[in-house]
Amino acid sequence: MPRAQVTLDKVVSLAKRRGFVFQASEIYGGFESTWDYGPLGVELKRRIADAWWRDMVMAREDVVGLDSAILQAPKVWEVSGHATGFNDPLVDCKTCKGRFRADKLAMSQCPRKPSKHPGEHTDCALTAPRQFNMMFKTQVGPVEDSAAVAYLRPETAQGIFTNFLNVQQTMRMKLPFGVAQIGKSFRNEIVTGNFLFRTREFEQMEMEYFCRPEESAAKFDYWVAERLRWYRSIGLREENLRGRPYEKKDLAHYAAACTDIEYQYPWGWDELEGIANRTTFDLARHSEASGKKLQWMDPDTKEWITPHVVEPAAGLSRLVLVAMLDAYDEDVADGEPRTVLRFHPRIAPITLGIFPLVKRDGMPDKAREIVKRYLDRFPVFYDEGGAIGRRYRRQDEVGTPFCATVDSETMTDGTVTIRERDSMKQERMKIEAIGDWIDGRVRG
RNA sequence: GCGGGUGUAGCUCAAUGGUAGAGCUCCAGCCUUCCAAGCUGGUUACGUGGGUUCGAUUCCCAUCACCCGCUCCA
Repeated sequence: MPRAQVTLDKVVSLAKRRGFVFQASEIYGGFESTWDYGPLGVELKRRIADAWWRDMVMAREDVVGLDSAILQAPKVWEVSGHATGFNDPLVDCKTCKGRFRADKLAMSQCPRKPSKHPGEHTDCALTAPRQFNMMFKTQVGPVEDSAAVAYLRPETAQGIFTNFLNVQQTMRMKLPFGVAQIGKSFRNEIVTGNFLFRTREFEQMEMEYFCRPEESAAKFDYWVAERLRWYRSIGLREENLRGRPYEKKDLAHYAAACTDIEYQYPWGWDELEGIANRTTFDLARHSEASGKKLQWMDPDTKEWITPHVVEPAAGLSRLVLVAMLDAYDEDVADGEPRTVLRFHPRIAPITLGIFPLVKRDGMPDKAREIVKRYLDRFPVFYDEGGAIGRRYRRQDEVGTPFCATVDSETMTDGTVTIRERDSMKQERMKIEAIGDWIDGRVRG
């Protein structure tokens, strides 16, 4: 049977209904582009982030972690280019619907009069020039003056560059090595939308991989392949993923190469992660501006090297959306339609549902014993409400891969049935065998 | 920022110038020994603020939010 058509509406509705994502400030009518993660959503997000951290940091000797401040010295953003790079005042026209740079108005074409000479905006009703800067501005300390201005970080990466020497020296890192970070970033986007896809407050998982200039091209290729492999390892469907290399002309000024990992969203292919070879751009700029030598000395040649940086930068909030979209399915089971989230067991918010078949003969107590036994090992959920079939379907809808049911046999021989979400097949096993069996399925 | 659309219960929808119904869900109880069965009872809504009106969920205005398109995207 082909997979059901997934629409954003269906996923938004399910996310709300089952406690994954709520609109923020909902009781006050909401607040644009802000979302709160509910009990199952936060669990999903944490498990995705944990999977990334485990594979990116814990399972590698060449990558270490960092958690830098959201507020940084304003100088950081001047040097990175974020404060000045996109700070042009713009004017809008209410008549011709155009938007122009205020300083280039004399050279810009009015859309209503394309044949006329540039710069003629005689019929235009122009607004006052407005600053468009992507960074959220705030102030440090109680006194409002320009010296106290600070910005919320628009990316986590700069905190890694400014700590290059701290991390390299304290951990005695040798090239090539990476520094990984998960955290919130803030961009004052002109246009937000598509649920969690583009929001002003969002969470990133970024890693800066420092390497010798001559090996950066190979490392870049490696990370593109590795990141695609990782997305498949958390269960995303092959056919919904692709790498899209940038054309040379589309590259940002600091990048030698860039490939987006794209996902096939309901609205089409769009970005999930960007992998860029930033070369020496960031370290060189910060070196120059700070006067600190952000370099590494090759112990063999005694030469100072400014490393190149390969950056796989993923959107965690975006990946929560992708995980739900990719897992969403509807099918017909035993004549009844069901909605099912086919999460990989590694990221499912609940790993094991535990039910007594009926509410008597000691089955609820026995089921509670199983809950206690596995509570610390993986997320479990106890349910005794309604018929057993209904409880299975409830867990299908939130993506729980396995359910254990206590029946009369359990009371005599200590076995339960384990029901698998996707196949709906059951097998019997000893209560004490559940943990290892599930661990095997989570890894496999 | 511009244009269009939408806003009623947890979800999906309906009706109405005289303060709102349904299905599903949810909660309690009965029943129930493996896939949303049934029965009984119950909770929950007109996004917000103004205006018109004797009376507004309904008409008007504003605002907020979401969706689609445009615009923007170091």
